[in-house]
Amino acid sequence: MAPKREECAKREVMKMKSSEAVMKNTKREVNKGAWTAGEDQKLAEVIAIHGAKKWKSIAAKAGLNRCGKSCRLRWLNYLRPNIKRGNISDQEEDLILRLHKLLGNRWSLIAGRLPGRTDNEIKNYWNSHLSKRISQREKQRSTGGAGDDDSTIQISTVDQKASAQFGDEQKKIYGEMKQDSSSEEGTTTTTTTTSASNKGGDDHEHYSNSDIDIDGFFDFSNEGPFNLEWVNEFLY
DNA sequence: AACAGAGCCAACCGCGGCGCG
DNA sequence: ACGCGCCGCGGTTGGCTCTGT
Repeated sequence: MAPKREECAKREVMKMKSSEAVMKNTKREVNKGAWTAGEDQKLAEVIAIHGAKKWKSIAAKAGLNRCGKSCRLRWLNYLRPNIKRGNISDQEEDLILRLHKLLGNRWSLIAGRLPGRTDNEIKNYWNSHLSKRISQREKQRSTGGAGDDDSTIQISTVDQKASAQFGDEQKKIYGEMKQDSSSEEGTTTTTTTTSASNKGGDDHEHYSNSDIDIDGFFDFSNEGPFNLEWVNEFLY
């Protein structure tokens, strides 16, 4: 599983020190690099008062030499309430695998199904853990070796079933579907756009079409956080 | 103890969509 | 209808820690 998140705190201290030095040297220019505790606090205060929208004005009100984009990212990935800082659990990992199989690199959508997890975190986790593991399996499979653990089985099962259910009109569906996962507490606010269907759409042409209930798919109202039953509903 | 390479993650960048004037 | 600015997304990078030699 995901190793040592405990080092995060240590890391933060290190970054605070280095970024304070950066701030001193780059007054007036837009500040980039690691956020300091002071910046975090200011940002959180302004958002508490004005809400998490109009990022440009938030940046101005907070008096930070940061662009709105940077403030938004910091809030969504770090300061937002209900963010989970712990290891990705097996259950979450399984969910990520399934969702990635289904959705491709739509990290924000995947994050929308994992309360407390950010798209950035999932993306990082995928890039550093799961993608490697999967490519290893692909290798194994192509050289005649059999996959050996749970996720291998899950992926292939999901693959078959998803393929059976979904056809070739993925782009159409994703182009049409809109979702607002902000209805789920503590998750990334996202709006799926048509761009999403193309940009990250590497190797996932095989899903979509058909009778998939998009509204149902993104209806988070009746679920426990990691209940996988809903996935089965759409895959099986 | 010192160094190099790998791993990890926060943050930045570039692009495209949307809304508004 | 058009242009502009803002926002959100996915991809990429920079820098730190860990691990092996």
